[in-house]
Amino acid sequence: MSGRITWQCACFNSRKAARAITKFYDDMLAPSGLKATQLTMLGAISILGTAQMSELASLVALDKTTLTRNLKLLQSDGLIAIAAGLDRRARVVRLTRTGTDTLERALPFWREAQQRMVEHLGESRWRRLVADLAELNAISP
Amino acid sequence: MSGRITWQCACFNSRKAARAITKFYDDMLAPSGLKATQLTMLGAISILGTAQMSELASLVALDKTTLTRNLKLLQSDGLIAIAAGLDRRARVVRLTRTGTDTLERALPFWREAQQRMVEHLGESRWRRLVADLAELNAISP
DNA sequence: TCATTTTACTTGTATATACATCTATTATGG
DNA sequence: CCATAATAGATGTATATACAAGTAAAATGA
Repeated sequence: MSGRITWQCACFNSRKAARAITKFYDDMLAPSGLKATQLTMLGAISILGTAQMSELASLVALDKTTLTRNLKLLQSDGLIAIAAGLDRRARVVRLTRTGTDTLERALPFWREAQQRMVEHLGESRWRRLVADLAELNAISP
Repeated sequence: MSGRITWQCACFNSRKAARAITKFYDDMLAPSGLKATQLTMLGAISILGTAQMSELASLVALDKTTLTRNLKLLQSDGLIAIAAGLDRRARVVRLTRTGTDTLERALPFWREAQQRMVEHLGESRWRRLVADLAELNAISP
């Protein structure tokens, strides 16, 4: 009976898939020196140009405290800069030159990974999957 | 351009979905005192009855070192017991009485969460999603 | 049988993640 | 204007996760 938990559980399956997919992207991105999570964050910051931390947290759907820690590491690596905003409570995040360059150099590896991922599933299944995952993000008790 | 990274990246999307789904299950399971990850592990151990750690790692697709740490916590909570196997290298894991009872008491909450999840997507989309996620587990560079 | 390899796990280290709580600052109602 | 509430982050703590390297025991081959 408890087999249902393991095999059909959405939580287990989604986490397991995320682990496998992350590993795949990490491997593919290795030559760039970035991990998939770092690339995601740099990409998000790049979209916003300069972002307040709360905006960024909302964009990537991470808890603000998680963001604080993750950004600190990117800052240590010299990939982003964190400055004070007009509002003295806020912090404004942006890519450094190094961050921009690193992101650019990593992009081809990401494209390759992404393409392989889509090919692996097929275009239509892929699009469906992304839509379904997006839909699940909306669930709450 | 880098927007594609964030919005279409399989890694970002799968991780984001896993976070949201995990939170949903954690909330639904809260009355049971178990987190979703704990329930998954107890469920997996329950399937195997008594399991060598390497078997368990393979079943849940976790790195063995991750398993070592996760199991240690369950052991501290008195939910599982870890004993020596015939082979003196191996460790054999099983549910304790407390673990079995806790798992049983948590099951209804899991069922409720799972049912809501399936209803949220619809039966057929749900089945497709699980199949697609399973397929992605097979990808490798 | 003994050196070598393989297997099974553990430890060191590092990142990812989030909840509860804290601090500092801005906004707001009276 | 001031007390209070709301906002923006940071910190303490804890789990999840995995790679590199270590230890111990079993298997294997000459």
